[in-house]
Amino acid sequence: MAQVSPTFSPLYRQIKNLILQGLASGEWRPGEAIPSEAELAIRFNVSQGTVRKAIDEMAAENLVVRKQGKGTYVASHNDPRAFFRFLRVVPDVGGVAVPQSVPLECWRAKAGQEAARILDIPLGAPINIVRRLLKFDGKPVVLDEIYLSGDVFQGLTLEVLQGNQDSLYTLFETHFGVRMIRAEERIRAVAADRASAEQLQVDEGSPLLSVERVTYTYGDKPVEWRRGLYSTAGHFYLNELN
Amino acid sequence: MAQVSPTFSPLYRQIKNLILQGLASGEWRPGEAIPSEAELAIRFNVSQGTVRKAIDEMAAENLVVRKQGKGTYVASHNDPRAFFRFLRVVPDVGGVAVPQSVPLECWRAKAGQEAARILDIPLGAPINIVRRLLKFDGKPVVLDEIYLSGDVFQGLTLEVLQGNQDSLYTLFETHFGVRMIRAEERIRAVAADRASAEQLQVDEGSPLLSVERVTYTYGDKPVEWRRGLYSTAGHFYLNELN
DNA sequence: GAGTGGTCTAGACCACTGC
DNA sequence: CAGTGGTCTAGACCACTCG
Repeated sequence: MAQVSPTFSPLYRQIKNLILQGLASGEWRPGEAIPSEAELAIRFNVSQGTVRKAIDEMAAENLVVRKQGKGTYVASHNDPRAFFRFLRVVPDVGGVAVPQSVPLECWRAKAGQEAARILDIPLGAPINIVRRLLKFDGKPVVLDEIYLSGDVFQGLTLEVLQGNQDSLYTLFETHFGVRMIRAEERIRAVAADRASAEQLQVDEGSPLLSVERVTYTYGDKPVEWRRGLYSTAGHFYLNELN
Repeated sequence: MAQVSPTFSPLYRQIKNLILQGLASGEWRPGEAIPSEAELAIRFNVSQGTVRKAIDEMAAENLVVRKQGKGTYVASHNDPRAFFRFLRVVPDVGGVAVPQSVPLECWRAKAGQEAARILDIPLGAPINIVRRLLKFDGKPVVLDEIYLSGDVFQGLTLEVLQGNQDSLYTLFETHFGVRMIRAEERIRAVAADRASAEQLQVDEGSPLLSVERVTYTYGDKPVEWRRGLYSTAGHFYLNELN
């Protein structure tokens, strides 16, 4: 009999999903350790090897970080290795520079058609809009306009942003409990309009990168849509292809 | 059974390196199957699980493709899934379009300072230069200028390129035995010069993506340096961040 | 030393392919 | 059916961290 198995999922993947639920529900928070492999094996009544394979996959997806001799930790943007996980900007010369975020504006608005579609929220639902400048070595390089699901980011103000010394995603994680997992970027070349040119200190009409990013949290839920204008006079966008 | 190694790397990584040597030396060619896990375990005198972990890593790096019930195969660009593995261009509307490569020029030259540095060859060493247009749905989208290590790509001519119906990397693999493993792209925004604008059918001075790609073969040896000018009027560059 | 993740082994069984 | 990769288990030992 040619039997079609409709939903075959190996045990380790079921375990993985169980652990994922724990992450999504906040049972274990970013930066905290999850139970040891041995403990999870007992809890789920499987062998340690099976738990291990489940965690292997999650580590490969940057959901979790293993530390030998210590334990397995929920990945966090509040971690030197992940501070600028989604930022691909590199200076033409010199080593890795640490960018400085300068918040410009922050207000509350209602989702237009495009924002509603991309963030998967109702038309007219509340959103937060942030405009900020990213400086490298004192020079403006990226001008971001950021759209955030309003229900998730209640209480976000310019003062909060200005008081924040970490990366935006670190702030989102610590203040709003939203962890960004993955993102998609759509890159185009555009000409600088007058206002953007001024902010980025380039000539009006000069070519810029337009980087549209949609960022997802657990469950592939989109929570952020941002458009960045990148000045590539002294920097470039680096992408590794495997 | 397996004896402690002279190096500090775990056994499965040594096994991986041994298999990698087989790939680099051409013992197993792209598209061919490598020996079964059981056979490799016997050959290297380790357990099948150790071989398995070695191959796991290689599969994750796209060096090898597993096919259940059949075997493990050397990854190849001559494979529908890998035809456009390094191409990130997507049309604004419509599904995935298949690009058409139009070779424009192909000549032999001597490596200048920049080409020599990037391709890690002596100054003045022979190189091949290719210029070609990539069309989507009949419309020109990408204008490429490609620099190739001359010693590796001897015999590359415009006629060869024009007779090729596959992707460039497929051609490189089948005709020159060079398999591209990974690449780095540096993206900037630039203004179209007169000649490029004409080829891409855009206005002179309009913003384009400049995508510089260095492509590496086994042993992290750079063998290709190309600069593409992308028209993002009806297409964009898509990047997934994890 | 106790506890953690990391490696390695051996064996059983399952799922898929092709003859 | 034999042969392949895929899953799962159980146990041993190693490497690292911390008290």
